[in-house]
Amino acid sequence: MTSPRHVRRTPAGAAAAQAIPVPVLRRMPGYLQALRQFRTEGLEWVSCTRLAGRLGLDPALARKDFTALDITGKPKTGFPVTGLIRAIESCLGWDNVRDAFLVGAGSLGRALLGYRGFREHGLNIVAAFDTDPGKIGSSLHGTQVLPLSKLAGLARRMRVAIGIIATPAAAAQEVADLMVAGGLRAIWNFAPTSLSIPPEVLVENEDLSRTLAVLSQRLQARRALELEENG
Amino acid sequence: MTSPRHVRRTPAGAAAAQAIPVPVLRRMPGYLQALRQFRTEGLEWVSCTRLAGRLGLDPALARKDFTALDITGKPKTGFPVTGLIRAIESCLGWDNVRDAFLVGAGSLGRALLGYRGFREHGLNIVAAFDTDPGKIGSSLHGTQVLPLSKLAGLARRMRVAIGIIATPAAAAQEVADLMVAGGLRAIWNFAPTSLSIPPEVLVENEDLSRTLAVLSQRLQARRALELEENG
DNA sequence: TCTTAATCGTGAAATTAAGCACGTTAAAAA
DNA sequence: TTTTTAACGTGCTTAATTTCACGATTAAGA
Ligand SMILES: NC(=O)c1ccc[n+]([C@@H]2O[C@H](COP(=O)([O-])OP(=O)(O)OC[C@H]3O[C@@H](n4cnc5c(N)ncnc54)[C@H](O)[C@@H]3O)[C@@H](O)[C@H]2O)c1
Ligand SMILES: NC(=O)c1ccc[n+]([C@@H]2O[C@H](COP(=O)([O-])OP(=O)(O)OC[C@H]3O[C@@H](n4cnc5c(N)ncnc54)[C@H](O)[C@@H]3O)[C@@H](O)[C@H]2O)c1
Repeated sequence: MTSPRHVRRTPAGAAAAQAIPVPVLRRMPGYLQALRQFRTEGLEWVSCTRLAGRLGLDPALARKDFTALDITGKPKTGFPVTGLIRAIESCLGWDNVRDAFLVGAGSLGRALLGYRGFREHGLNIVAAFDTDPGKIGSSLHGTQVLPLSKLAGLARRMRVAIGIIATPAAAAQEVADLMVAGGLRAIWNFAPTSLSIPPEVLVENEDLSRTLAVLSQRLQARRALELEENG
Repeated sequence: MTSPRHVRRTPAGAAAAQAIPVPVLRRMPGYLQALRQFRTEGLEWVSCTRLAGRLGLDPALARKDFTALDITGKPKTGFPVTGLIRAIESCLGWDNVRDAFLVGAGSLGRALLGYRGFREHGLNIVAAFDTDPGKIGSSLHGTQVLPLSKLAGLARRMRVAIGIIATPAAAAQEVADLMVAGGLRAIWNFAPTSLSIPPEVLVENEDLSRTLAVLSQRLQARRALELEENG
């Protein structure tokens, strides 16, 4: 009934279709956040005009982004808030919880372990690993810290698919190798270093310095401009 | 002698030239990381071929990115490692230390306060702010935690330009407003919410869920593909 | 000195992403 | 019931980004 010759990208759709572009995926959490806010405000339907407006995006962009989802809007009305939330969650795989291992129980690792927001993103950290004997055996936010040597074995036994690296950069490659050996399928790397990983394992680098680079360069550029203009 | 009619983007250059594109800026920290590694390996010169190779990028892209810098390479030899490091740092403003305020001394805030890597990025967190009476007055990694009410005044007095938000999303807008009131020029926002900020203040959102969205959707898509193929 | 080979800088081509415009549709108003 | 209006879906246009290609340059080796 809806979108007849429209190519589906959802898991249900056959033949891989087309990969959803990275920029589209990166906007999805923003939509989700705004939609949840609208929902708490009691809104049941929302237009792309309003949704995109809140996020400072072009309405047409939102509409285009949503063609990657299994949902269509209604003219004059827009999209059902709850339905759109569900569609985005389903697209991202956030409707099912997936277990993850975290390596590096330092200050960043502890923050990640204690972060409750990951539940809403389908991520459940089930164990932490470290090499520091002082940390092994302790429990952080209810999660056990285990010796790194147990990682590969446990990963296979527990069929864990996601690994999070929060060790110093110098240790990251070694940890990544263990993760690959343990059969993990995806690595979320917080260490500021580029990893060598076989192509069958997905890697995403969360490098804070990338954002900082944009911020500080722009700030510096503005300063230079002001100095030039005013004096 | 070098690059005669080449338009400069450095602060020294007149008339604003052209803004360096965001994708270029976001690659800079990666180059920097690889270059530092090369330097510790004793390398004095490096070609774009080798540098980009380590990062999985196209050599031509690196060359083009470096046109934003105040440096030129030599045929057959490449770029001087140290010179290129300095040129990138100067471009990003990482050669000067800038003071910053952090708001929200929770688990993420504490991790950021303790992170020594920011020194290399020209960022020096000089004070933390919170509303929790239990945290105010304490000291984290040598940084005082002050009441939020002091932020605006202190920011003006100390001429701090950068603010970091590490509070819950619900408090982020309020904190951002105080930062604007205090005359901060740039905000680095770790709360997963979009802020309303006047255009003269720069904002960069560090939303971890964006990276996670890419990772988990790709993982899910692979799973679906495998299920289809194998059984 | 002359040749070879690696790399640079850059314009042109290709690819990808974003924005626009318009015909269509459904709700609400006349 | 008819008209008006807001918003959808989508093909087309424009802009941004990346890749390709090649002449120019310089170091090293014959
Ligand atoms: N803390 C931050 O705010 C922050 C910000 C940006 C990036 N990072 C990056 O995140 C990573 C962790 O930072 P951190 O501040 O938590 O550091 P940290 O020193 O507090 O923690 C690192 C942890 O890793 C453990 N470790 C070291 N080698 C290991 C190994 N081979 N296997 C397993 N565990 C090992 C250490 O025992 C320690 O517990 C670093 O790469 C850092 O650059 C941190
Ligand atoms: N912890 C993580 O790993 C993580 C990961 C991703 C995103 N984040 C985001 O970072 C932010 C902080 O996360 P967290 O885990 O540190 O939370 P947290 O609850 O540990 O810390 C929040 C801190 O902010 C303070 N605070 C609350 N309201 C305030 C206000 N109005 N003004 C000043 N301070 C205020 C609290 O007292 C507390 O100290 C959140 O927005 C969270 O969504 C955290």
